[in-house]
Amino acid sequence: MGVTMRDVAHKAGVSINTVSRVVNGYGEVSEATRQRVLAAIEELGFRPNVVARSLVSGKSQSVGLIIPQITDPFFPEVVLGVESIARQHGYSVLLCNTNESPQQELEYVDVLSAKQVDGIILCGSRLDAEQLSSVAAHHRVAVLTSRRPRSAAVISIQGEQGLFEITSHLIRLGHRKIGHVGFAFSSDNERADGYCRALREHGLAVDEKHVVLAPRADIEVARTAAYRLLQQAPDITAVTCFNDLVAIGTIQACADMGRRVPDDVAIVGFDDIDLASLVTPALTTMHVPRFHLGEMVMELMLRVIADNGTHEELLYVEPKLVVRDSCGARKSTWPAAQQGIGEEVMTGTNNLR
Amino acid sequence: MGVTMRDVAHKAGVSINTVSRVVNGYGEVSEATRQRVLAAIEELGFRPNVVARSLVSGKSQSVGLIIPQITDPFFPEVVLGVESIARQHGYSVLLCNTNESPQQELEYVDVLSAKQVDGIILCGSRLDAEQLSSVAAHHRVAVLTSRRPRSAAVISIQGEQGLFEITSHLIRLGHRKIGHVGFAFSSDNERADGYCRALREHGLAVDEKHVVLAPRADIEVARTAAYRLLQQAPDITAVTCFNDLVAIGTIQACADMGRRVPDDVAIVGFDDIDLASLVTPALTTMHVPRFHLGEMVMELMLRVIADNGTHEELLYVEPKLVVRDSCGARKSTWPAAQQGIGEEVMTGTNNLR
DNA sequence: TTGTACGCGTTATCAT
DNA sequence: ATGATAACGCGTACAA
Repeated sequence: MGVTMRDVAHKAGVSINTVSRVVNGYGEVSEATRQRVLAAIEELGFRPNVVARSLVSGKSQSVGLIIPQITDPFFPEVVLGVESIARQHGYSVLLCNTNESPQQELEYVDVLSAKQVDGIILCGSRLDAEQLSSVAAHHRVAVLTSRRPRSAAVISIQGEQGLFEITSHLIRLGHRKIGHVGFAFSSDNERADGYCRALREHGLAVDEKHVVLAPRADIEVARTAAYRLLQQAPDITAVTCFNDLVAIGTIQACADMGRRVPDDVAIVGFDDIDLASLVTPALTTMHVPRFHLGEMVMELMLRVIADNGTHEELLYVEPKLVVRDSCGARKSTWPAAQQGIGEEVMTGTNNLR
Repeated sequence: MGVTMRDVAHKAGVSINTVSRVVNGYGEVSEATRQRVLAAIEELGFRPNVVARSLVSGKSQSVGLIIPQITDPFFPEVVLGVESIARQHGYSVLLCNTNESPQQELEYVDVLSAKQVDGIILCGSRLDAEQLSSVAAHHRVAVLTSRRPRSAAVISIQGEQGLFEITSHLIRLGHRKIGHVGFAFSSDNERADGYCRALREHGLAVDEKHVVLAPRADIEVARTAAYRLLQQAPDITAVTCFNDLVAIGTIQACADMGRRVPDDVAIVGFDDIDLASLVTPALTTMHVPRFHLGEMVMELMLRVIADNGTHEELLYVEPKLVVRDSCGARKSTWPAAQQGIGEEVMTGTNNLR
């Protein structure tokens, strides 16, 4: 610990400056001294002190990545995508879990800012519009969200459009009484809006008894919320959900009430997390390219950094319908024996039977 | 961006030194100037530059966290535990995915070291014994592993003991032909060893046809490996697995061959990831307290840092058997209607039917 | 081609 | 109680 350029310079019999030149590969250095310096570096095991370098350059070659919860299966692949691009460009990633708390999120913004990160990536921010604007105004920010875009550099997952599409799919399948288990983290709820629009555009009324909002988007909480929904509106034959975890909770609630999925109730999710194809019945859902989203938002971050924070860009990502078993569109089940390894019987199915 | 102590000092009409005193709350400062300085700080929105502070102190208040793959469901909760303790102590976490590559892992150690992290946490390191020793010798390190401990500060998950226990469980259930789908990432494979010991101690022979090793511990690869196992040893009535993902792949392989689980083949996993209780049939597995492990290893890291790297400590964590459906120990299935919300029918079951 | 000197923002040791 | 001043390790004009 603690071999500095001074030590190297001393060893190689040159000035610190020359060492710096060799390390950073600029300016003119004679091949002879160059080799001597490299030898000294090797021998002493010198590594440039990035902290000192950052102090001079004002750049830390690191970005903050703020997410609500790494244990939510949506995020690990996003994180991986971010980190993958970051590494390719010599950036490190400071991971920050807000545990869904806006307060915590703001604190992390402060901490990251003090740590002189070159930018902050906000994924699934729980801040309200005003807070988000304020953060975006004071920091270099790239945002990944499924809410209405507020900031200047945003990748927007089309949640409204997605729920419109999947709800329409249920309507096409003949469902008329369709419920929605949403996620209430703020005033705007794009996904629920998409659900409502689909109903209206197909001439169906929006019954407020058909909608419940879960305070958290996890399985347990959703299970309780869905149970309530099914009790207050027993005539429902299909349920759309905020995401796949909520859908799984809803499947469990159906089991709790003795209602079969999809025979009695069709259920659809959102996100297409790995779990979606592993549970029984396999979830019909909207696929979101999570790893790619991570790559995209880090690439966006790089552009924001390059433009010194003045970057404006808005990208839309459209989720894609994946039909599996939970919506009842597949009427036939097939014997397990037909499912040979590598044999793609039907789209993206990995369910266990 | 860029309000420094100089600016604050100027504004408050004091020296930089005094500002520093106020910020860090040491030394004697009169209440009057103290208030003036605080006012200036507030007004200018000053935040101490952590980088500059690090350069002086030699401490960066951040740790590196190296894991094979954040998308492996084992790790998110570990990461959360680490970050939780880290935050409580004012540390940030630099997340590094090695994608299972030892080469990548070593590169990250270098990068982190250059970034002047105060310590490096290695979780599920893929380095061999020699490499790991070398890293531990040159850096402040805390290790979380299920392999044989090599370094001075280690939390060891008792993988050998765990597989001994779960294999014994299968033997008690009457199984005599038991297979193992392992994970071949290095020469030592504690879990497979535990499997073998259980067989031997119960007077059963270890048949090498009954063991296959998957090059990766994910569902797809395990599915292929398990398929091979079931082909080369069709008389097997039970399979132990490296972890839950491998177990799920094995369940899929059984489905591919038309063999029912657990009726024809009993399958057990390891780790008790969330998925384990969600798939059908719900997995019997060894529970590992992942979040707590994350907390433990970060706390260990703090001790290593406090002891200036000379810390020696070895903690063992024993996994705990969780019996669900995949091993066939539960003979009765029960109607879904009996499963009321919050009604704990049997240990930790969340399966969907 | 190579070396000197200054600054990055902060902490810490001295004086005053 | 407060203020100079010297590090911390490196990058970079500028000088030699």
